[in-house]
Amino acid sequence: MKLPQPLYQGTLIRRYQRFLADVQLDDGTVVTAHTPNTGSMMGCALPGNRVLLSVSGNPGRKYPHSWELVQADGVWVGINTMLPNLLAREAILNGVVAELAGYDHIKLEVPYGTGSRIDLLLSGERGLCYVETKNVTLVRERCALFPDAVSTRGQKHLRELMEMVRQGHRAVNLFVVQRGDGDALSPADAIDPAYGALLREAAQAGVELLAYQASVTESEVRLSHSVPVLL
DNA sequence: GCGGGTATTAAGCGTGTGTG
DNA sequence: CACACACGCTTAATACCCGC
Repeated sequence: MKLPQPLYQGTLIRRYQRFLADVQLDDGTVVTAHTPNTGSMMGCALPGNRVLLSVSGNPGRKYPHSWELVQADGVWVGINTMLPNLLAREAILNGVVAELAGYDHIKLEVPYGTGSRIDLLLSGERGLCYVETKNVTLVRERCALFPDAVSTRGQKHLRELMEMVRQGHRAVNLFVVQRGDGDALSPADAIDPAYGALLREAAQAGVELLAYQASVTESEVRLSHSVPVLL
């Protein structure tokens, strides 16, 4: 997916209130930008990091700037949590995700379970395939880690995926690594051991675990290739 | 019965999307 | 076209429990 253009480069001053960040643009002006990521963004929200902001044309927005990318460990990292769903759909349609090829329809944000919504629902002669996407921004020693904070919500999603398997459907947890330097993905047991345990349980129960690495540049983010999930 | 500590629950942030 | 809600985590507030 092409990123909105133009992007404005600057330096992160601070992130706060989980939706907001103050950034000093390279022309010296300081702006408050919307942060489309509710996660902890461990290692990606350090003051002094280089960031790229887009500007929305929506006149109703309080803060027109949106934080899109951050430079961490020498690579660009996509922090927009709305992107993984779209990246996944684009990659599936383009045949990049071999495991999810062969379906006729892709729908986004379909209600299911108890008050939840599945990120992608694939349907066709193969039946139904429930795909939950997870945005991954944390990489250590070339291994992508998820989650980067304790998350009960992620556990809920895993339980619901397991339920879909019980009902006879395919269920997939797709980790979207929005940076180019992760060679594999593992649950971050040091951060949330309960999630890691449940992830292994889900895999045993038949929930398919996929991880795809994105190539992230200043103009485009797209899924490029599969990386192994190490449990 | 009271105080202190822990555990659970709820509010809230700004935007995008869906609904009325 | 206006409104309500989901997103997912942080922080605060409330409820609860235990010991004294």
